[in-house]
Amino acid sequence: MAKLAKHEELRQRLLAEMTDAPPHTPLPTEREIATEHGVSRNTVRQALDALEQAGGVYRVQGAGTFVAPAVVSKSLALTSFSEDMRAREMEPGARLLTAGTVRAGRRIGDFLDLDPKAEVFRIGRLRLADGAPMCLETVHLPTARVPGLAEADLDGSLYQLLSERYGLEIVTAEQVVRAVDLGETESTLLEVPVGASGLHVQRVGLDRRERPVEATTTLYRADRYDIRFAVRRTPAS
Amino acid sequence: MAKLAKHEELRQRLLAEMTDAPPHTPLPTEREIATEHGVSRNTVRQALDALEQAGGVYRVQGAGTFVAPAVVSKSLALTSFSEDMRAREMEPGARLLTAGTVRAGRRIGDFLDLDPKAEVFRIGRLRLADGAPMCLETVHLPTARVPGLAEADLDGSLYQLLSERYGLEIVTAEQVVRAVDLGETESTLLEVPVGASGLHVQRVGLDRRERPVEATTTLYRADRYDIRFAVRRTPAS
DNA sequence: TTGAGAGATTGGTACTGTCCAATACGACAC
DNA sequence: GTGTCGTATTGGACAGTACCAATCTCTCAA
Repeated sequence: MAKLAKHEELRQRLLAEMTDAPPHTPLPTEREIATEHGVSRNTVRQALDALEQAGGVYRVQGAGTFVAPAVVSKSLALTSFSEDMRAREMEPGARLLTAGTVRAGRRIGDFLDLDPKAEVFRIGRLRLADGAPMCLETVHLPTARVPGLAEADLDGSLYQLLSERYGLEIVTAEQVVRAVDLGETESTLLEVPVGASGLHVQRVGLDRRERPVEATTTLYRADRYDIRFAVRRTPAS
Repeated sequence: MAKLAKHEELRQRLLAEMTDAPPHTPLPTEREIATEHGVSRNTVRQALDALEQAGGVYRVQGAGTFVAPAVVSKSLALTSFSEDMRAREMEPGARLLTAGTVRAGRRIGDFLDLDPKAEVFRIGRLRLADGAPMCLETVHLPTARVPGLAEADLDGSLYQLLSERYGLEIVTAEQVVRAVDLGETESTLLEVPVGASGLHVQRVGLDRRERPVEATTTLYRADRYDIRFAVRRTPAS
């Protein structure tokens, strides 16, 4: 269907060839890959850049390019809850708790770049993994941008719904992660003892133009969830 | 001193010009930047790639390149505790708790790719920010790679010491973040009530060749610390 | 006033070619 | 053996060019 760019197709091909190679296995040289796949070396480098960014390979000048060992995690990607759970080999589910229109308020208004008195659509869901509670999720969307959402089916993937029905593509998200003590209501819903700790994630989803589209607060059970990601040294300043 | 690559120098120049521009301000076109700075468009794109990756700008085909609004956070970078605190405008400090050689054990051996019976140097420190406890940090280093570390001054930046004295450059790190309930000893040291929650970060530091160099467990006070980062949609598979 | 369409503008993709810098390796001297 | 020094190899950096695809803008007709 979608015509892929050469560097993207090459990236996928290289990734496929790598999957069952042991760590530190050298890839062919950039020049070899180029002639072998009939593309320019620039294109090869573009594909390798992406793989390196994703943590799939590492490069050493003068030595070569090698498949990276997976120590604990793949690089962090923006995923919906459903995708996230499936990646962890659990079956995602949802139970709708609340859905309706409310005032944005200071906090959410700030996140979504709206007036505190503006209306937002709020959806509260208990998310399940393999049938058991995993987290409490509260999504806030500007009412103006999602007319008629109240009538939609809110049991499935919200990201998919936003994309297909409203053309809202969330490309980037900014997240703040904290540890919190769970309150009474939260503990009950999550089926953990009162006073247990939880992982609190505040996320603002942004579209291609970095405009805020969605603000979500998620409260994960500490005993069932962790966040894994890789970080890199970045040049000073 | 260090001769910088053109794309890196350009990146810094563009970043400097952007700092006090309001969000969504358009940058000059790539072709303009190229002629203006006397470099090829390739080089400009390389510089912009880095800025985009860091969350400083966003690009829209057909429209232009714009400075990105800082919603909550800059992109996550690999930083030492000292750098991290200074970025948060707090004064970092440390109190040495324990330092010595121990057996690696299953867990640490696994992280550092060592035999469980191999020796590692372990450093336990209470880290302070503006004089008050911020986190408990336990660093594990393969003894074989850091001879004579016991005699070194462990009050300052460990990363700096590793780099300058042993040539160990930590370029990448993989992290796992969890929420935990603090135990008695931990609460006392961190000066918070027993049973309070904490943010638990397990990190494995890797060198340029993705070889594990350091394994660190950090336990942050939940009331003083959060983790902020940006995530992007990545192409499927 | 509004909508549709043509054309210019801007970032995205791709190729060719050239030189540099770090690394690896083998020859050689000791 | 052991270290040293050239040389080939490999990734990194740039320049220049050409064309494509998304977007914006301006014109013109209804």
